[in-house]
Amino acid sequence: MAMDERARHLLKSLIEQHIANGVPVGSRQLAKGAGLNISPATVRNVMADLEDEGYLISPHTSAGRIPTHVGYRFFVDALLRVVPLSPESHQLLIHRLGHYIPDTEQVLHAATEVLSELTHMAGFVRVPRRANRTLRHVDFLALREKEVLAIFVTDKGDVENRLIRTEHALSAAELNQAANFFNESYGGRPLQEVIQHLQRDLQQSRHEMDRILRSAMELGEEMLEEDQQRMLIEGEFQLLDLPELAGSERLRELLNAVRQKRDLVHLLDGSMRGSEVRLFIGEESGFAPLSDCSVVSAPYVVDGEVLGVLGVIGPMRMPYQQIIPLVDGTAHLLGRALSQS
Amino acid sequence: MAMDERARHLLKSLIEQHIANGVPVGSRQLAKGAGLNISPATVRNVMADLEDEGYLISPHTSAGRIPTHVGYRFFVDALLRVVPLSPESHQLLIHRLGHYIPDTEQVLHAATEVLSELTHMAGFVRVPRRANRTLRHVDFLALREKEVLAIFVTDKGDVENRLIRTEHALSAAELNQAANFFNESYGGRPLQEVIQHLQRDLQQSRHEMDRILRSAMELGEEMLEEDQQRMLIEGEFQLLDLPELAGSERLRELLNAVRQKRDLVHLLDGSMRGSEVRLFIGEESGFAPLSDCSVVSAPYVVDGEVLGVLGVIGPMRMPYQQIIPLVDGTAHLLGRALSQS
DNA sequence: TATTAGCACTCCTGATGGTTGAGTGCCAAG
DNA sequence: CTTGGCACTCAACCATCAGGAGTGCTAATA
Repeated sequence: MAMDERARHLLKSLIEQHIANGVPVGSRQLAKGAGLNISPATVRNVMADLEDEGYLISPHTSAGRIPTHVGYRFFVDALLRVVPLSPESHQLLIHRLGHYIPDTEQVLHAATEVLSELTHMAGFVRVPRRANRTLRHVDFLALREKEVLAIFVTDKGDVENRLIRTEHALSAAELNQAANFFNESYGGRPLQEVIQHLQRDLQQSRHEMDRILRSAMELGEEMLEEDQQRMLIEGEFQLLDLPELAGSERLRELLNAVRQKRDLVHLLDGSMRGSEVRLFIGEESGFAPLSDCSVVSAPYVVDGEVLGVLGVIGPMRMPYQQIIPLVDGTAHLLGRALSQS
Repeated sequence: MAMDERARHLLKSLIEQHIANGVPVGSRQLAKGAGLNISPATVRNVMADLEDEGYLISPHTSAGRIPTHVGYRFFVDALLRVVPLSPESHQLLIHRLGHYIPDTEQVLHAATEVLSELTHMAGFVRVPRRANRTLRHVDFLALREKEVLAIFVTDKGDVENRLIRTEHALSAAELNQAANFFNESYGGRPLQEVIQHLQRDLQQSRHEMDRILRSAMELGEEMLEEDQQRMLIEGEFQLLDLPELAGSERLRELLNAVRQKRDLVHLLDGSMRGSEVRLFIGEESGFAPLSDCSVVSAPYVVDGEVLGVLGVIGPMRMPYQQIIPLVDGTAHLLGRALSQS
């Protein structure tokens, strides 16, 4: 049973009003606000139907109604018209992400921050995947007796290092030799390939120098795995003054969940497939602490490839028509910024 | 007018009770709890005196009394007996910080986390000063045309890197030469010295290669300056369910302040002088958002030198006699852990 | 002189109850 | 199908009241 035109209009109007005011919407209010020449009684009938079909719910008998996550979903899919980014927001985005910033980390930070600032919600950026990076350079430095610092550099300028304990002291010459071997054999190759090769080559060897190489390999592996976990989040506290979550119990849960990141990362990585903005509304995320929230995310593309995803976390009741283009725009700009650097 | 023995005992007892229960303490309660054979009326007289002298205050006419920050200060200075670390806490501390962990960053993280966990408050660690580190190694890598990645390594294994844009493309040989020059001239010298020398030497030169060196110098400067700002904080939201700050307004302020770090860092750096645990109780910090909180901090010592400070932020009403040894112990262990690595 | 019992007073807290207003569901008339 | 009417529900607000904890003060006591 499809919704008729009038019902859709009323649903749209109701959700818009609720987003604007945050209070349940009653039949009188809605009848007036919707602009249709229609009596509250009629509206009540329609609302009752919409409630039956799961789009609305009333917090208690004599309150108005508020949208369910199903209602919001229908709203964003079928009723919503996104508005273009406001000039001021666009300005600010350009200002923060449009310039050349040499450091990747800084760019990511700027993006997270700007998301949080412009939306007054929590902003996040999943760090770029490194899977397709290639190895640019390796260095082994003897820091002290039996301690070697391994440094990995990728072609994009990622630098990662690790302290390795060795059984015997190794001379600078030996380490140099190892580094040279490493660079000559593997320099310019994709990290993943390097690791696979090393895994095979080092399977059964037990030489001391091979231990260094093995550790180096582990470092490489960590570089690939580490960013499985990494994610920048800013403005979690903005979630504090969402009246809808005021009951501190749920709030704590949410903040903890956001802090943990693990499940969140999992959720987001699933949304890296397409190249479009994606929404998780309320329970849709299948992740309990988020069930009162919505997540708006968009993948960002660097040199033609989706490297990560960014977005915001906020209340279900958020101005989607503005948030969506904002997240989208930020994703584009971040992609561009990262392509330059 | 010194406080007589009985007054001190009562003050102590009152504060202990208030720390335990969180509610204002009345004369009846106190008379019973203090173990003295004394009537509530007498206690009232004493309490009135203590209030006059600024140690106590009553939230309203017919509530009991609670300590002021002056009261707490007297308490910790003159009345408090710290208890030894509980075996379980000690165990946990050892478990988390007693092992060898190669990565400095990880150790610092572990310390922050364990502080927050054991105290159920916000834990922080100021990152170690690098001022006295020496330069171990410098590398310049051409990443692309006109982009050079500079990598600095200190003797402790800190690695820092920076992307430098150049006007002209530089060959690998040229960069190598620059790095060699750098390493030969400055390797093994303290960072600060390196920077000073470079500042002098490069004052008026304008060669392309000198630009690289200058950028490298800036990187070095950043390494020294950066950690002026850096501080790890964990468990901020433990502060959420302090009943004393429930009014979300103050709470937001506090969380923001903690997030900003700037003033906090400033406050803490002042407390790196001595080698003892230090407390800032309430307004003592001279930092408005903290005026309802206490900060317990302790400097940590690596190789005989104070390199940083760590501690916790919590309500004024905290079990100081346990928190103090805990912070102290953590500082010792962190110092030890960092000496090894 | 220090301590204590007694007493009047203050003020928070929680319960009670009435009123108001928004909103609903249903029914019968248009 | 729409609408006005109507009875009903319920949260929110407010005033009131009793109870209780606690105080300060005073006068008696040891």
